[in-house]
Amino acid sequence: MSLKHALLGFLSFGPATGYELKHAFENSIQHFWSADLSQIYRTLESLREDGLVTMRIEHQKTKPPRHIYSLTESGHAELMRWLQEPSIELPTVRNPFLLKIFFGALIPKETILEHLRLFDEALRQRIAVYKQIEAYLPKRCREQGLHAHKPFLLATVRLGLTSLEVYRQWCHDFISELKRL
Amino acid sequence: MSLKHALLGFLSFGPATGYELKHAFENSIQHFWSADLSQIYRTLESLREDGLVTMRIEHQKTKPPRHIYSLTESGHAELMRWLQEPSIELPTVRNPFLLKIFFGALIPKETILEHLRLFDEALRQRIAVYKQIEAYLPKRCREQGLHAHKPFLLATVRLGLTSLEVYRQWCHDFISELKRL
DNA sequence: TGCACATATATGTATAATCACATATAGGAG
DNA sequence: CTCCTATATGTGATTATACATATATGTGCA
Repeated sequence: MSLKHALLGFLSFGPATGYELKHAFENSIQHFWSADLSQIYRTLESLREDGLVTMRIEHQKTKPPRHIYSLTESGHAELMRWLQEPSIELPTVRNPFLLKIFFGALIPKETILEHLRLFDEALRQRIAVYKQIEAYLPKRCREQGLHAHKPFLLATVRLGLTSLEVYRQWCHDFISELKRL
Repeated sequence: MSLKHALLGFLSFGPATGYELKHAFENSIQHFWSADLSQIYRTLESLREDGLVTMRIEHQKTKPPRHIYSLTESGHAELMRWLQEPSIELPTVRNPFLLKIFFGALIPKETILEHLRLFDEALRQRIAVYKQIEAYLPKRCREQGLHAHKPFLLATVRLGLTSLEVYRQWCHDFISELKRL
C-alpha cells in the first residue's frame, strides 16, 4: 500500500506529528488519497518498527505531548526507490453516489434529482476548498522552502479542481436530461 | 459498504453467477467501483446468509457447476431502501500515480516524464475500452430489456470517459510544462 | 454556565479488500 | 507440447480501512 509512502513523502518535507500529517493530507492530496487519523498513527508506528522513521516526544504544558516523526536515511532511500519505480497499479475509486445513479431507473425520478442536487452542492463546496488550497499553495511553498516542489503540487491540485468541475458540469447536464425525459 | 448493494443492483437485472457479476462490473462500473472475484464470492454468500439472495446450482458437463444467485423480495426491498437514502459518503480515491507526481520534485525529471508517458498510455487504452462499452450499451440494453436503464447507464459511462479524457489532457499539458522547466 | 471545537494522542473491534494459492476443463497460439 | 486465456469455484492469510471510544485541556461562543 502507498499510505506508507505518502507519509514518508510528507516527512521528507520535514518532521511532523500524526495530527499534522492528517492535515497535510487534507490540505493537498485529499483528491487522490485520504486516510483515517487512527490509521496514520498505526502506520507511523509500523514505519518506526521498520526503521524508516524515528520518533521523539515533545512535552507541552497545556496540550498533549507531541510525537514528532522524522525520516531516517533508510526511510529516504525507500521513498526514492518507490518514487522511481513505475506505477503499474491503476487507481481504485469507490463512488457510492455513482452506483446509485447507475441503478437510478429503479427509483422515482424526483429522488434521483434530489441526489444529484446534494452531490452538486457537495462538489461546489469541495471546489471552493480546492481553490483555497490552490491560492495558498505558492505562499506555503515559499514559507516551507519547497520551491522546487511547487509545479508538482500545483499540477495535482489543478487536476483535482478540473475533475471536480467536470463532475459538476456532468451533474448539471444530467439534471437537464432527466427533466426532459 | 456498497459492494453488497452493487451486487444487489446487478442481480435486479436478473439472476447471475459470481463470475458473471465480475464481468458486469468490468463492463460498466469499473470507473467508480471494482471488486476482486474472491470478494464477490464471499459477499454473495453473506447476502445469502442475510436472506437477500437465493442460490441454485446448475451442473455443467465440462465446466465447474454454476452457482446462480437471484434477488429475493427482501433483497429487492433492501436495494430500494439503499438507493433512495441520500448518499452522504464521499467517494474514496486512491491514486498511487498521482502520489508519485505530487512528490515528483524529489526524483529526476526524466523519470517523471517516463511515469507520465506510461500513465498516458494506460489512459489511452482505458478510454478505448470505455468507448467500446459506450458503443455497445444501447444494444445490451435492448437485448436485456433494460430500456428504462439506458440513460442512467450511459450517463455514468460518459462521465467515466470524460474524466479519463480530462486526465489525459492534463498529462499532455504537464509533460509540456515539465519540458519547459 | 455549558457546549462545541481544536489540539493531540491512541486502542479495540469489525469489516472489507487483497494476495496467493488450489481445483478442473477446454481451446487456441506459438 | 507448452503456455495462456477463459470458464467457474473457492479457502486461508494478511493487510487495510472504518468506526467507536478514551484521555486531557484551552479557547471561543451563546
